[in-house]
Amino acid sequence: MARSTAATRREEDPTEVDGDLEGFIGYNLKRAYVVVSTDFRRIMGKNGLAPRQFSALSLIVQFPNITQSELARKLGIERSGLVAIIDDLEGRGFVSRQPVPGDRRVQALSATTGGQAAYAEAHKMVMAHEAELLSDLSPQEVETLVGLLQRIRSKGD
Amino acid sequence: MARSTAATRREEDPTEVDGDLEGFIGYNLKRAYVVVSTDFRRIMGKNGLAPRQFSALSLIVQFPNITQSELARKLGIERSGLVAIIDDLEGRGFVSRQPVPGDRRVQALSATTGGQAAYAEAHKMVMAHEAELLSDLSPQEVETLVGLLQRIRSKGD
DNA sequence: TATTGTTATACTCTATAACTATA
DNA sequence: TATAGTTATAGAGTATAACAATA
Repeated sequence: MARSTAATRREEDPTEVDGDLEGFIGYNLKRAYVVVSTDFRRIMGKNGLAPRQFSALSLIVQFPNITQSELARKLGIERSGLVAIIDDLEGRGFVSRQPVPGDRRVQALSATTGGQAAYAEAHKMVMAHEAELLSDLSPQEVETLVGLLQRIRSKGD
Repeated sequence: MARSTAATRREEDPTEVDGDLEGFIGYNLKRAYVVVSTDFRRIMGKNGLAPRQFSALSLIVQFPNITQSELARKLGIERSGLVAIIDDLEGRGFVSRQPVPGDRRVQALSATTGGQAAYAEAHKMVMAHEAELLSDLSPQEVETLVGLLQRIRSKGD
């Protein structure tokens, strides 16, 4: 047996309480995310989009005229936290806030032509970055990983 | 086919560049970690150990008399960032810094008796928290997930 | 009364750089 | 010169609470 995980400990020796941090999902998720986000920032460059800005832009491209409240909900963050992200994307000329006829409280978000082009380019870079980070995994393993992560995510609803 | 992932996109339609954030590993890692860490803090309570303090305590229990530099290296953080973590654990009476004969620069870290007991208790709580979050996954799937995450982590060396 | 976008504020996490005392 | 621990500092990221405009 090469590795001891929380799962195998639970199966093989339920009374075992040692210091093996390596078996915990939370610890591994955090460490893996640090590796991925560090590489994301490296490949996107000094003034490139940060992960959160990329995610927001992606959803604005995918859902034109989405409102800020709806976008915050999809991203799983507070409305207040989204303001700076949209300010940044607007400052880059990638996104515009537009009034919505019939409800003057709402701002509809849409990607500009430049924002769409920037997203297409960023998307390619992120695909390349993930392909390299996941080069040791088979396409089947990548699909399995995404599925398992999404099942954990679904516990947060 | 219910889901579209980066992996299946790469296989089935390499030219596809849409806004499907859901297929990215980085995004899923982040969202899954938010779910896990939020539940970790919930189960550990208001004045309970935060994830980083739990991780540090775990390694101190596992590696008695580890130095701060070595612990920081294992945790993948800077030495400077570890100071506040150890200050906190020392303040709780869980860890002590002790001089090392032969090199007066070094502080050896060890868990007190109370710290060992607190860790054993925290460990049980974290095992229960992960068991509940992973209750939809088979033990085999949990082991697969840990293995895949560790392979991503290994790309960060 | 409730909702949208916003501001103010604070707290956590983390990194960089510089300091001290030792080696 | 180099290393261990520390301090000071700054920058992300995020949350809570409150506000104005609007519904």
